[in-house]
Amino acid sequence: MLMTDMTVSELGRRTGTTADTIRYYQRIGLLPDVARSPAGYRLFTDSDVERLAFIKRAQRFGLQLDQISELLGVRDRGLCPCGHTRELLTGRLEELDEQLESLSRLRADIEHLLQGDSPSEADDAWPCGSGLIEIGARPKGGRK
Amino acid sequence: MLMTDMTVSELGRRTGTTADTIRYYQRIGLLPDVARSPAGYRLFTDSDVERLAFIKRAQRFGLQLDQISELLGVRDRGLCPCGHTRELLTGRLEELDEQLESLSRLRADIEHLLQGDSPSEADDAWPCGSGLIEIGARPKGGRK
DNA sequence: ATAAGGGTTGGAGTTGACTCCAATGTCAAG
DNA sequence: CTTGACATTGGAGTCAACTCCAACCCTTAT
Repeated sequence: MLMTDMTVSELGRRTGTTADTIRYYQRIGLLPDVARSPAGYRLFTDSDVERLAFIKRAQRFGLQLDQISELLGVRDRGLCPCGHTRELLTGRLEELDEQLESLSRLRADIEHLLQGDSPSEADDAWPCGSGLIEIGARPKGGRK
Repeated sequence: MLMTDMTVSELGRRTGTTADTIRYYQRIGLLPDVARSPAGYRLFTDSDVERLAFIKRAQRFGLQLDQISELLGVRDRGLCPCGHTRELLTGRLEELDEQLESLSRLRADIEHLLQGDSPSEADDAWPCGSGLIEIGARPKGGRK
């Protein structure tokens, strides 16, 4: 086993992914089956780091895993961005421009919210209500 | 009922949402309960259009519904972007910048893919394999 | 040699965000 | 006054993308 090889959780650490997610990606074919150590441990290489980084970028780009899978197929074969795949990508690029547009509007909304009436550095001085505002814990009841 | 009032599907049409989704948003408290016609039909107003547009923008911004709910609470009360909420927003803004960065890298990847070896206007001239590349239909087997 | 902390599997469960349904009521047009 | 396209409800189902689990195996430090 080469020095550059790494286990599943090491790959996770380097890419900000969990071991479970990586194994999941292998199950659905997004990541290839890789070499194994004598004990059966997966041995990933730098190319897997690269591939996973590509996947994460593509996800942020707004593509779904099956679309990314398709893209990787094209990438792997180093050719054939044919009709359908072209449309997927150029279409996504266009959508993205719209999104950037609408995003800058939200950014304005948010700047407005952030400034509002709040005194500059009195973060904790505000009455935040009860534990009402609890990110992560779903309100379930919802606020009306 | 004022001229500006509209039914659930009209609101949907104006915002690119389905009636079901709008009712769902009401269930979870993202949209307020609104006035009803004598027959019990929901009567939405322009302010609901605005609110729903805000929600969609926030979604594109990458926020989840419960975070948006929180944001709307702040917006409704017109104040208190206190510690926690501030962090949510500024944090998201920072992440966004990273995303834009990583996005431009993917854009480069994609430009590369799009150009590749393909002759300029021979879109349909490429051997796309079988029906292998089928967006929308999950491969299930995955390509390995 | 044993305990802590990794790894393996197949399969089941969870989460977020819808999406659909049946049964029923309402409204405008012909 | 019926037909068709809307509306109402509560609850169940779907989908993508994880996330967790039990029951096991491997490695390293004490």
